Amino acid sequence: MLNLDIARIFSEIADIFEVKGENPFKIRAYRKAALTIETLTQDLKVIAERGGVKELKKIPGIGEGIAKKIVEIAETGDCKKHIELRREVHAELLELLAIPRVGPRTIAKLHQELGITNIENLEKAAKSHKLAGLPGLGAKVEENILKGIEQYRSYQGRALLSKALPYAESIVNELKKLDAVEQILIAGSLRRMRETIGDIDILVVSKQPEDIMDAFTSLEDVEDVIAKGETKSSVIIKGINADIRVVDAVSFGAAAHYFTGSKHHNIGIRELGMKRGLKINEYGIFCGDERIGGEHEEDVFASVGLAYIPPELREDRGEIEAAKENIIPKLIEISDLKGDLHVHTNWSDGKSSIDEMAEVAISLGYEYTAVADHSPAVGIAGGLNEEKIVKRQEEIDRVNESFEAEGVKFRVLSAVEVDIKSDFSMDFSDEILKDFDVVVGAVHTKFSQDRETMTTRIVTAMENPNVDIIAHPTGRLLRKRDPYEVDMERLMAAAKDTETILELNSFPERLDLNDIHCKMAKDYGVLIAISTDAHAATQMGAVIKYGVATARRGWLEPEDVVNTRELEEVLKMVKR
DNA sequence: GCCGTTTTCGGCCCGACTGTTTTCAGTCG
Repeated sequence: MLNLDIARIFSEIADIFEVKGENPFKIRAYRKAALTIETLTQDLKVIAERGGVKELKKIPGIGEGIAKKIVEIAETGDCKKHIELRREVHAELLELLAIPRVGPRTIAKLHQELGITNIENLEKAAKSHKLAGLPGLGAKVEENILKGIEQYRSYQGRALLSKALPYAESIVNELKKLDAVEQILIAGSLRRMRETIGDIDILVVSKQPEDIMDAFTSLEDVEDVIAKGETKSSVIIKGINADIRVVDAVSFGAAAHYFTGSKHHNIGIRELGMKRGLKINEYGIFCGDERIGGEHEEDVFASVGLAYIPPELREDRGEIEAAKENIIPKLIEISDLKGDLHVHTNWSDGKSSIDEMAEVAISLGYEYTAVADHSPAVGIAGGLNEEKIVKRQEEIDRVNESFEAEGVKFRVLSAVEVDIKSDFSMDFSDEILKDFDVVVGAVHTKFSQDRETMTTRIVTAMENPNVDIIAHPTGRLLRKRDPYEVDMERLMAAAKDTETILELNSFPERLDLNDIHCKMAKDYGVLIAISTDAHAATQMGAVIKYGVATARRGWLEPEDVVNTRELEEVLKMVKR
């Protein structure tokens, strides 16, 4: 039973309560517990077995009731309450919650009045105008439900950060042309740099909000206008929801904080405000009727006695407590990086030569880059063989000598991305591996091995004294391929024991390790390499921001990351 | 269901927009 499975049970309980119209605060409690569990860096089952209810209750947001259920789930695989609720409300009905602008109250009403149980049912009823006429429902609602169903089908789930960010930037660039725009900020999950994005949020300071609303809702790529008010509008643009909000300059900080979220972070901050007799909303910080701040985002934190919290940390994962104690980490920045320890060249499946990769690395201010071409097992990648290794080494030497002759402080490291085969062996012998500067081990085949086997496979690689880094440790491709089954706790413990570095692969569809696992690595004292896995020179600079953002979301500081070090130190940290 | 430098009971973030309504519920973030 994984944390994610336990979280899913509580999340579903919350969904069912929602449809049943339970006390909203109880629903919130279950949702918060689910979120906390999802992002926990320790194994909940282990905590439950070790310390029971008493130990579980120490986790914020988990009290007596949920702790008891966790123990029950750890022991039996589910809890009675959940099974009972599932009998009352069918899972299919809960899927309707995912339809935009259809909420739990509407679903409950339609279920009770018309016996609607799934999307097909709902669509049919709306098309034959069975909804209009029910209390509180009219023709417009029918129309909106059909639109919502269409949107749900055409655009399921969330967009990749790397897809949504350029859209948001182009909206900002378009709106910046207006004189009425004084300030403009991309907020929401984009500002927090979440790996996937539900919608684009933009905040504008202007004295002429109507002009902004008009311009926004008539942008070239707008496909549908969901709402258009005096200070807030919502559209569908290239299949993604985009919201805009206009405030006065005096409210900019408070609005930026509010609009950046996350929702649970905001609730946490506003609750702190309440305890101090303050009201915090998007217009400012108020003591009674008197505004005491809100022009700058810092005001919000200061008003409740907190240090500034960077957007990437605002997920209600302990950042408020850390800010209280003034121990917010000094997060890593792109400028801290001194090299890239995993790139490919045209000696395997890369598009660029060693020279070109080096030139770009130098332009990024790096002092080294490790060319880690594939080993032969990854057939389609045209991997290295023994003959190519020798020739490639000659070229690496030639390039390094020319840098030395020109007095350029840069070195190309000879590396390999060696396949960790399904029988636990490495794709190159130790005899060959020992001669590389850096060895990056990676799983590329047989993703379906069971958890125990896959974990042992990777741990065996870590135990090999020649293997320095494990690339993309979970193998996931966002929205395409689930991570393979692996016991992350065992992986972390083994990485610590064997002094193996774990990679944070910066490719936006990988971001692997993810933010939570990065934090876990930090807790275990395991070093991270933020690498690009660039297959062309241009990719190196383009994707690194996603890797660094994920590292920041994982609370990483420069010292947690191996490639913030000078070359000499890195060479000492790899095993040889 | 959670939580406690006002509380172990009585609170629980806050506001915009829409649609169906004459004052508000539902949805969203």
